Amino acid sequence: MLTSEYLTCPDLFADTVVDWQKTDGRNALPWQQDPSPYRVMVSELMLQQTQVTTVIPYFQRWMQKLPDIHALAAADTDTVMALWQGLGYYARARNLHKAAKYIVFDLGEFPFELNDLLTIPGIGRYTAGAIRSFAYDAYGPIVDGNVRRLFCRLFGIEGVPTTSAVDKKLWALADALTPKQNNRRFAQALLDLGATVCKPKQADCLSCPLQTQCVAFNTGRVAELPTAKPKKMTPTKAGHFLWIEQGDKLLLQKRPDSGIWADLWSLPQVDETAESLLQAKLQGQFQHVFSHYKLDASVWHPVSGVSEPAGSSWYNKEQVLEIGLPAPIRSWIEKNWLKKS
DNA sequence: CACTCGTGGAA
DNA sequence: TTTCCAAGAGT
Repeated sequence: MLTSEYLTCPDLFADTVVDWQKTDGRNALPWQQDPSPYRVMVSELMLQQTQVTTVIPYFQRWMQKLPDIHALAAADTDTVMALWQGLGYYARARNLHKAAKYIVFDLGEFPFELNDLLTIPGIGRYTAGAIRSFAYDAYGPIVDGNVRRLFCRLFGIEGVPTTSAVDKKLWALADALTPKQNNRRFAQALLDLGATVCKPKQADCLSCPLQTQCVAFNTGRVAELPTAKPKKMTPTKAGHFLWIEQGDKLLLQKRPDSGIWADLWSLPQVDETAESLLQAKLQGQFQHVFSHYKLDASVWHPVSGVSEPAGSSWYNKEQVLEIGLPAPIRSWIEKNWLKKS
């Protein structure tokens, strides 16, 4: 790694990005108002691998329904999953629910120390540092996608950033560059720089406050850093779902507490060798793309008289709106049921 | 360490 | 249309 003025004088780095953030950063995001530990935790869990514009309406709805950690700790699973429905990565919702119960019933108060925050379900090194910074305005190093990109370019770090060797370097830099004061604005500055200036493509180097010190900019390698990781082929899987209507109700099944769409309600899914498919009629098909595979889904009308799958319940058109459904299943139900008179 | 875990915005 | 990838964590 090239030596940088910022490494010998970390305060210079902090002062530079903090000053930039005051005038050019984002300062009106919903979770920046009343940044209590609870609000910061909820926002950070929602923001994991999810864009700000996607999270905002979910965060608003969540806070209206579950305004404090005691409300969340007392809520039931279906309420939590319904509020999360459509956001994806549903383990985050389960972990957030567990976290609230753990903090309220076991700890008694929201932790302050990094090591204590790390014992909370769903909170890893990044999120622990983010809660320290945003909720307590205390020392809390963060390395997320934004910081990885920013540091790889600024210090000319080679190698795929998610490998352990590079990851270790990035955290060492974050530990060293994070100041002892102004942590809330400092952390926001790193995220804002990565999101609005040091972008993955079309980096806006001309308006970057770190430009003169940036190794990638000074060597013309902004487009090459960080090193892209080799992409792998994603497999396609087939899924078979049952459409079973009775009167004004539709049969839905609670999915298991692990695996894809865990704890959500869905059309009952069966193996392609299932007896219920033997004389079933195909209602239609759709495709859905996940991060790691593609799903070719078929929806079947089984012959009448098939036994109800375990863990299934009947829902009418109003009840279906209030439970957590996978996005493509909800979409299918809307098109084929709700919008049909 | 490699894999699992969603969805949608943006180029 | 395809591709990337986003305030990552758990196993």
